[in-house]
Amino acid sequence: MLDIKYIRENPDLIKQTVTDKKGKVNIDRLLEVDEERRKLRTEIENLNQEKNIAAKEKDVARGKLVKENLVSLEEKFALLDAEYTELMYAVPNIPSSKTPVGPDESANTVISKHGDIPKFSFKPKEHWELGKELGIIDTETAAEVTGARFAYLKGDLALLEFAVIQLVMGILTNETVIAEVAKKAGLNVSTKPFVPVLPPVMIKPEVMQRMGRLEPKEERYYIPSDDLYLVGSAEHTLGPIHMDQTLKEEELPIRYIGFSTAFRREAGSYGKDMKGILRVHQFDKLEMETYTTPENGQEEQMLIVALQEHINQTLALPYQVVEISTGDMGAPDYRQIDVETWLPGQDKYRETHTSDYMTDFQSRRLNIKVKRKDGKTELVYMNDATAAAGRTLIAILENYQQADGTINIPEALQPLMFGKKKIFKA
RNA sequence: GGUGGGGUGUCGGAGUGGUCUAUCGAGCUAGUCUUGAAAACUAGUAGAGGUGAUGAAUCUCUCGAGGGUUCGAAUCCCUCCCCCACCGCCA
Repeated sequence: MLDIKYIRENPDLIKQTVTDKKGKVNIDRLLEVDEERRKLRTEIENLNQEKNIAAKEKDVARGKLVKENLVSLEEKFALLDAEYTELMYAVPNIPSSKTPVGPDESANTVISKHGDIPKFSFKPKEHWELGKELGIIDTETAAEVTGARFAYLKGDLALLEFAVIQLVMGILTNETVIAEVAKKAGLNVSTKPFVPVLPPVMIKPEVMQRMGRLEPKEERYYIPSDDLYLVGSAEHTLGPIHMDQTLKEEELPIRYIGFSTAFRREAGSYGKDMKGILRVHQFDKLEMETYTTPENGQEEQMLIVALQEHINQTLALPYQVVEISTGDMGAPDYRQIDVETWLPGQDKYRETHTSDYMTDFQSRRLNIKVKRKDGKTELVYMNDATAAAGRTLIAILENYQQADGTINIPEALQPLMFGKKKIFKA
């Protein structure tokens, strides 16, 4: 949610933002509602004052009269307030000056490319072919047991997932590594390590709303018996850890690395990426979530991207870093940067990591503040980003495949795979 | 799931319809005293919002959340959330 004062003062900028981000909210109507709402509020407050005075003086007759007037005004206000809230929630965050303006992913720009695209003496296979042949991805059985877009990950692939998690946890909880990565990226940021978290995977609707991630609802799994949503990312329950809190400046940055299963209905992507595990209803993900002072928010995102790159470099996976355009980015994002990893089977780069810099857009609704050293309180700035996910496994399978159908295990993962160097057919 | 107790400011904790503009204590900040500190004393010590110039001033709202009763609610009623204890069931 943006600051209404800021919207009032910069209506043209906000209207442009809505257009660029393909939002649907009517800003003129919002401003109109805002003004009416404030007028009405003043009237109500004046009556309240009168009511308080009457109560103090035990003037029952006058109190009764004031109350009658209040009732109809309050009804009017409730209607207006509901519309105001709905409109405010629909206004997207303003994009950064670095964000390309465009309708969709075609407007995204490549910031940099790293690693050599591997050359194969044979036609590289897609992950779902490899997974099936090696008996480590079983979507057929999952379809019978659960449905489409679910999978069993078996054998060495299951071990590989745990190895990736351990590797990434090791990187993000190691202050020395963070310091090295920051230095290499030319960043002067805190080297504070990430705190590992296993968060809940269910969340109350109102908290999801405050995260700005409830919409579109069709994308969320919902459990009516308990009025809970399943998270689409660990972000959803990591972000609210500090809701309604005022943090001390000395505590910042606060950095969490959360592991959770992510649940997505994938509404509107029927028929897209149907094979294998690229786009599934359920997958596991490591997610970074950080809170900083306003002035450190952008550098924090740069550190996060540098760490994502470091993870890909450690796994020797070729990738490109992409600046996401207004039409392709999330509504709460000020700036979104993706890391796309090369998938030889598909012969293209695919998104494996995303990094969302939200400024104070989420913290305003979540009411997370920082008390500065000068005594002032202000909203914290928030970042969240992928550290590793099911798609990391896909990238490893496709990039490390061999002519004989086996998969070499990346060196960094071998110790975490109990010394295994290869995935053979089960 | 059942029964009982509870949720009040930074913390502890009082308050069962109007004197609550929330008692008291601790903490914190500043000052007095002191070579310095402690103690003691004095003062201050929440957030959000409206009008207004982002000033002065002033008003409203907030005692877990939301509704209700009442001229008037921290206090009474309803629903929900959370915490604690015990019982039941269960990995």
